[in-house]
Amino acid sequence: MGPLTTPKKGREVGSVDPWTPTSNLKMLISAASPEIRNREKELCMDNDGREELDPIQDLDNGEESEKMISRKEKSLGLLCHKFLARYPDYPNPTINNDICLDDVATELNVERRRIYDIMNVLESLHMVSRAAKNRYTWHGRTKLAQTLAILKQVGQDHRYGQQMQQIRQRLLDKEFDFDGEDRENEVMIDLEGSEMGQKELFFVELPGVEFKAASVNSRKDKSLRVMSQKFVMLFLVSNPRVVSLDVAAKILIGEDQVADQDKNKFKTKVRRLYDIANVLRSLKLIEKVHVTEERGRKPAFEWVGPEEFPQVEDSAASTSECPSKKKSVLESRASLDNCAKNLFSSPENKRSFTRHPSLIKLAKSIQDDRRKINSAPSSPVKSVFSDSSNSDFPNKMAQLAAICKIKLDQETTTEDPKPAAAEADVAATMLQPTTSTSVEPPQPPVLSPTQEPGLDTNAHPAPHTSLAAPPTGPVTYIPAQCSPLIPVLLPQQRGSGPYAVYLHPSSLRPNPLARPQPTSLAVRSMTFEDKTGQSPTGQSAAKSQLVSRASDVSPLALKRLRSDSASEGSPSKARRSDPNFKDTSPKLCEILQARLKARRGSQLTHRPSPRALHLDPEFINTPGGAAASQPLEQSLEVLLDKEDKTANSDKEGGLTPVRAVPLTPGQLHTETLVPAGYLIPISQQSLISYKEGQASGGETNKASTPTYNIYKTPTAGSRPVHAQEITPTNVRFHRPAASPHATQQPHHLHSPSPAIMNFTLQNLGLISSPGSAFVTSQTPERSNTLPSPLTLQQRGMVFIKPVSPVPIQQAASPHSVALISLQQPLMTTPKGTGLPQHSFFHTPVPLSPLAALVTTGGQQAAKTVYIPQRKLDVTPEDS
DNA sequence: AACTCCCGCCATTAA
DNA sequence: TTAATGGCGGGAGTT
Repeated sequence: MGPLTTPKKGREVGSVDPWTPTSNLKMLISAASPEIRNREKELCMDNDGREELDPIQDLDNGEESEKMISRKEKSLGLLCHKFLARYPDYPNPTINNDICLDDVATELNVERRRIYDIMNVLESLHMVSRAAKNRYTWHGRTKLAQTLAILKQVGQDHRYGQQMQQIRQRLLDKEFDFDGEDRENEVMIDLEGSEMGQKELFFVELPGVEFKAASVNSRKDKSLRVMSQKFVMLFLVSNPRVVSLDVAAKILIGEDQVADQDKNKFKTKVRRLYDIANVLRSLKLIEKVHVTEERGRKPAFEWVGPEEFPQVEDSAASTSECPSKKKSVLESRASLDNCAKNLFSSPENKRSFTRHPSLIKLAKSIQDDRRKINSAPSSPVKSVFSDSSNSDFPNKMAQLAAICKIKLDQETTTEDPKPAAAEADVAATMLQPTTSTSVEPPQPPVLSPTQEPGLDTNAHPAPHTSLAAPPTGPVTYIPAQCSPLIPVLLPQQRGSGPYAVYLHPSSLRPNPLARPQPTSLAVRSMTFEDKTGQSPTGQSAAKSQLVSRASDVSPLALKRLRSDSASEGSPSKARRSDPNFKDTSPKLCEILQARLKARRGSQLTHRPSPRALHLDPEFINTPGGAAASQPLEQSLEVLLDKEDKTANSDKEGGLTPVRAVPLTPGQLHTETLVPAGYLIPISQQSLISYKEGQASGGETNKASTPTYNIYKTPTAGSRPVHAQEITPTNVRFHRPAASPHATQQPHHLHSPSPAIMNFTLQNLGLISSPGSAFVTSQTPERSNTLPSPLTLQQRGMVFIKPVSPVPIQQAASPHSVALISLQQPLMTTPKGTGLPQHSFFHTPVPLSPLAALVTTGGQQAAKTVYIPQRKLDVTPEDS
């Protein structure tokens, strides 16, 4: 023993009795339970060897065991594995899933400290939530898809993709340059970081989860938790889903301080990353790989978890958890409070909690309010913006409320619970009726409640979670759960339900961006870009619009819109502008526009970029196509500019095109192909948003990046929204447009020439449904065009042709197109083939990474594809 | 020698 | 003040 084990161990063995017979016994017992066993089996995976079960063997082995016991036996990954084995991936919400830290620590024979490490990471994924002291609640993978969707969104908003590329580039440069890395870094960072990314984020919460947390836990930062989320974001944002440790560490450090971190800091960060990576690995979300660059191989991890998550909004799972709206209301309130707390607390007051009891009351009152809202058209919404500038927000909020209400009224049925929940959803729903023109009936019969729960069965675990709620009815979804918050916090809608992002006060200061935000209190809500379209059916689209419109528009644009369309239906739509943009955008926009105009003609083709889509919704409102045209054009210009920027940046980056991406056959099949699953309302799917496909190009987000809204305190500022705004007329428009708009995506098919038309259409479409892959696919055209995506997919490999950066738009498009098509089929296939028009379709939920790429590529052509690193060879690591 | 990352001291924070 | 949490980095085990 002595030699191999550390002294400590020796001690332990002697005194502590880590592996006493008893402990083993416990292990065995736990292992014995069938349930557990299953879990284990499922996870057995890579870590060959022995798992908990083996302890026995260890005993038997005797001395050997010690050796075995030693390091590896105690790895966090293995420990996590054991831990996970004890709980089902999809726990029955109705029963209590409490986890007692003491028990766990005892049963797993580990020090508490280690449990904390695991819990923190799991908590960051919302797989558990702290219920009370020494007590956590197990959620399993119920909320995972939703969480990932949100994290992805947040990551995009923070331009992590860009940051990563920069860093990679920098590293490359270093290789060559002896010196200069530093200066470059700083510069790069400053530029980008200052713009958007720098806002430090706090812990990202989910609607259903935060409240509980609130009761007990105040500190939402906590490095490990936040770090874990950021780490995951990196994966979700990067194009090849591979993140090297050093890059990750730098980004994570960088956010806090640009200054070069000492090596120590770096080392510490890396240590933590290993810790996190180990649990993520045991969750099978990532795998260790090596990235080979010219130099040699670097440790890295590859994302092997779900690629796409649909909507999110409802993560169906927790029905029971958020049974009634009431709860939702509470949550929303709570979330706000929490936000405030966080913001405040960090600096000095931590006492915020004091009012805990009062909160409850508030919640109730809120609930009442909510009802009122439902009943009354113009009920106040409680949202306040810190930024006075964004008067729009209130409007938007009001709209949402209105929408919700309408929706409720219309669909009294099921959805109610969700109420506010997903604005998008609601909106969508509402729209649907209006849109009725659209093909599908609002609700397909489809889902049976049973199915939902069952979802998992078929597919892989992760994805299904996210099933969307059916438009009509199935109560099942109650999941509304999550959504409730949305209205309050953010507008975003999109796919993922609402989520709150907490910013660090401290971080704010440094940022220029911060300025807009008055106080540390500010909470930003992120909006998703809607690019994804809504469901093919118009319905979802509509909703998306409503909600999404949130996407920011440059102030100018907004103004225009308003003036133009004030009368029009959705003045409110013009959402808020991004604070971020605020500073810069106006100027930039003008300049860009000027430029764009010059080129405009040629570029129009190009237009179909996702960003454009995003913007569209905002402008779109105008029912009258003609009227809309102007604004649209402008918006287009802006978009174009942005795109250009992004494109340029990409080019500059020295990215290399990605060659091929292997898909996992299994995933594809299951996800995409499998019908079995769950039906999901189209609208939700839209949520999925891939918009991002962006990863590579993602950085571009800047343009696309939706706005962040800042809310100060929750106040009621509501603006009544008129049903009119939502009126059918608009919807109709959209509808027709929708299909075309689908174009946003890759369609080359659509005639490029009528760029304007497209644009308009898109806008409209966006309204109805921002381009979502799904939508696109739905269109017959697409299907036709698509070669045989399936085939390719089936193979599991997709090759992406390197596209020259330059020709991005046109030249690239062809290539990209093919790819894109692939995706589409995947996504929509079911629909197109079998279920066209239905509001529901199977969700492929997780899109394959490829899909993401493709998407991006399609729309934006080249940019997506590029990868920063020169050589990127990922090799699975065997260890 | 580089990569991993366990261990547990000790600062924070909650009760 | 005590207990619960969790940052952090030394340094051991692996490769």
